[in-house]
Amino acid sequence: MSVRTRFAPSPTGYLHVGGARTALFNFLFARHHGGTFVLRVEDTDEARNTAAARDAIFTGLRWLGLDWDEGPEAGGQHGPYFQSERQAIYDTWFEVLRANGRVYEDGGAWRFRFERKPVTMHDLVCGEVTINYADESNTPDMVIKRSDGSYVFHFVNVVDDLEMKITHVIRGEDHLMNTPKHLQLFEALGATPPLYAHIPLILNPNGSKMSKRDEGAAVGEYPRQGFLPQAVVNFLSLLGWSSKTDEEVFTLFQLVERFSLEAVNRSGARFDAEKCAWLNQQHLMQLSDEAFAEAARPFVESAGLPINGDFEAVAATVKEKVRLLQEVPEAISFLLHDEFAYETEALEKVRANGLAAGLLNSLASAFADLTEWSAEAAKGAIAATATSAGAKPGQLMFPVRVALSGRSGGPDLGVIFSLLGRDRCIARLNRVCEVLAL
RNA sequence: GACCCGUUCGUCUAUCGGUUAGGACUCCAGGUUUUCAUCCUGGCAAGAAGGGUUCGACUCCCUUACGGGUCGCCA
Repeated sequence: MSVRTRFAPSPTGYLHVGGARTALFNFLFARHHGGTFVLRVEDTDEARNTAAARDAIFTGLRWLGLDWDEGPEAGGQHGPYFQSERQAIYDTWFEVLRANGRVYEDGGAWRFRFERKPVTMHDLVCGEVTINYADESNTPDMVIKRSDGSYVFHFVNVVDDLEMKITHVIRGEDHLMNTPKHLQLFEALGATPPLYAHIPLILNPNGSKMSKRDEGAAVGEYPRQGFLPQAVVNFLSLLGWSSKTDEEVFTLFQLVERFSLEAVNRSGARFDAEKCAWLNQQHLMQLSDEAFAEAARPFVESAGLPINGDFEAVAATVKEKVRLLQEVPEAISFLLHDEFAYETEALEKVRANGLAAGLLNSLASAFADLTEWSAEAAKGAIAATATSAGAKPGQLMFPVRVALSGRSGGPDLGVIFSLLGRDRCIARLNRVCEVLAL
């Protein structure tokens, strides 16, 4: 029997990280087993559904690379994949329950009559859990069909999992208490239930449940901040799952190879933005210069900076120096145009180092006297200027960096020399001397 | 409140009865880079508490505490 998993969001809000991780685990499990990943839209709550939310979910999943094999826009043999279009199917199954006396009317709605007995589930993550339905006060018969004729989540969810031949239901732990209800429904419908795996919830840094409003919750925010989808996927995979090795930087493909439900743990995981950013840097570094430049381009453009023919080389100078793509514009602006401000702290450090600061003027002359301009030649000039004044070359590097970029950190100095060219380097040395009133 | 699930460094985690309890993020200190980042080395830092079971418990059992989830004509 081939594995079939599904992600079944309700389009009542944007895609959040909890949902994204649920989708990811379903995707990974299906792919790992050569199975099918189904997307089903649970839009039975007419009042809260929106087209914008639906689109945001599709966009978010695609951005993450979690392409579905069956579902909206992908088609499949088990459609339609919007529950709002499956009324006739639900009616048919509802009749089965009614014929068997498993439902009764209550205030215009229909309730499912639970069997009053203990129900045991064998969860792939949580193990064996038993809920005693003999205790009626704790488990009242549930409404499965509203008085307006529409069906409720529990019923449509079960019918669809059955109809769509879902073999493994991987969902958030907030559904654990729903599972015995669903098991009862499957039994009443005369069907074999799928296997269940309830994964731990994602928590805020303070340990509370992460909800849609919380920082970092909206998947749509990640591309805006300059996260790579593979980094977000990687980070999400590490929340509640581990490869059981010392490695933790993985591509989606590597995750597919390694993923297993046995390695999913049972306790909630807090969201750590620092580690997410670090992983992003790791994935950024694995990009080719060309891919990095393309990924960074929109950020630089929207910052209003001029993009010239050298852009790929310019962008590449900070490939290993930023954690988020949104940091790129600020990091390379001094290479793209001549107006830049000096970091106060950096400037003061230069000023404090009187000896080195004093050499900036003579370095400008040395640059001008070079017969040929190259990174090596420029470094040679720095060394010569420094040693002739009894200083170490290294002492001059920092002041030069500040003079050329205005900042204390940034691209390799040699690369800056090449990219800027002799004239601009000299101009900037002169300018910093004026600023320092030398 | 009832019913469930959980609890290892600040955070993510490894450990499936015997380990100096390992790795990663963060932070700190060195080194490499005549600069920045990368990178390398080292350091700080953990089994919620109390009972059992056992020759031996982070690991199994019980209790307590704490955290989370669920109790809708939401999903």
